[in-house]
Amino acid sequence: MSPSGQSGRRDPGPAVAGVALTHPERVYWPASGDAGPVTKQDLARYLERVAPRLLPAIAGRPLTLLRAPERIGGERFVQRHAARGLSPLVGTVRLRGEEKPLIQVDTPEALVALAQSGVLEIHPWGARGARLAQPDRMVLDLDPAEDLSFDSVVAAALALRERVLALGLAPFCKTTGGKGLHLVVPLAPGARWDRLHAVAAAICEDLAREAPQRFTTQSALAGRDGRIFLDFQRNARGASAVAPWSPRARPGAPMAMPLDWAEVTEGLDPRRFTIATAPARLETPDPWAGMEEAARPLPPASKLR
DNA sequence: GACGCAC
DNA sequence: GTGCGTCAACGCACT
DNA sequence: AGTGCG
Ligand SMILES: [Mn+2]
Ligand SMILES: [Mn+2]
Repeated sequence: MSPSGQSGRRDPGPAVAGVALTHPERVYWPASGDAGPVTKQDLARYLERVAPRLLPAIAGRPLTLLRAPERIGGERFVQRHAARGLSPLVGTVRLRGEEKPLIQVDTPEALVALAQSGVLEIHPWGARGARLAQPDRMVLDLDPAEDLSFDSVVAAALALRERVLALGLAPFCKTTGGKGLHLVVPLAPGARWDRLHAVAAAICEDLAREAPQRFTTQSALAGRDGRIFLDFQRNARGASAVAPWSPRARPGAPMAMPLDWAEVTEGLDPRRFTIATAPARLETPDPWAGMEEAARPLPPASKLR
């Protein structure tokens, strides 16, 4: 018998961070291998817990969301605009050149509201706050062909790291929750999208030119077999890359984990970072804690090959 | 998942 | 009150 | 203009 007596109002489920969840036992990620199932309530609690590290990476940024309200194997779609139906806890931002307001999330409550809406991945833009027209991050995305070892991705990340350092920039590394790695480079205010795109292209094309048997910068799947695709196309207005601490809508509930460069070595296994295991890392220092202070201006074109 | 509308 | 249809993105490379 | 990609 419902406490609401004869009212036909639906029982509001348990709350996380004060936000009610319907169907809290909905299984978003079925059990897979070692990993147990992950329910909507599990996701909400995860997001609330990791908010201190997730929110700094997404606050003030327009977001592209991947939603799969049934489960990871069900219908999925991306959402960039704040349509009717998104919780009022979720923020919005109007941007010149955009017809409709974009999505922003700055609070733990809004994160829980995303879980309620079936948002399984969070992808922020590379610009934020008062300077939405200017990029403040470079992202270099390493996508290995099938059958390449993760050690080969590690080697590629270390090679790219050296080239980024040589330009006077400070790269950070994270797993993506998939088969690759991201280098994330904080940029000082004043960067431009066209310059950023050119610098990212130069870094990746330079490496691909020196070892064409190992790397490619072509997105076409043909020509990628046996190689690592160095994807610099995340560095454009409106493009996004998965947030650190974001879950991925893939079997096993993996997530994107920030790494210390000391961890980016042979034997690194990104599959060990999941919604279930990641919160333990909150007890250790944040390897990305120095990112804001590490922001540097893009190098002049004369420093590129 | 949320909403508007037909029934 | 219930059921059903509808909606929920886009930039870039390549051809 | 249409397709593939992320
Ligand atoms: Mn990737
Ligand atoms: Mn549905």
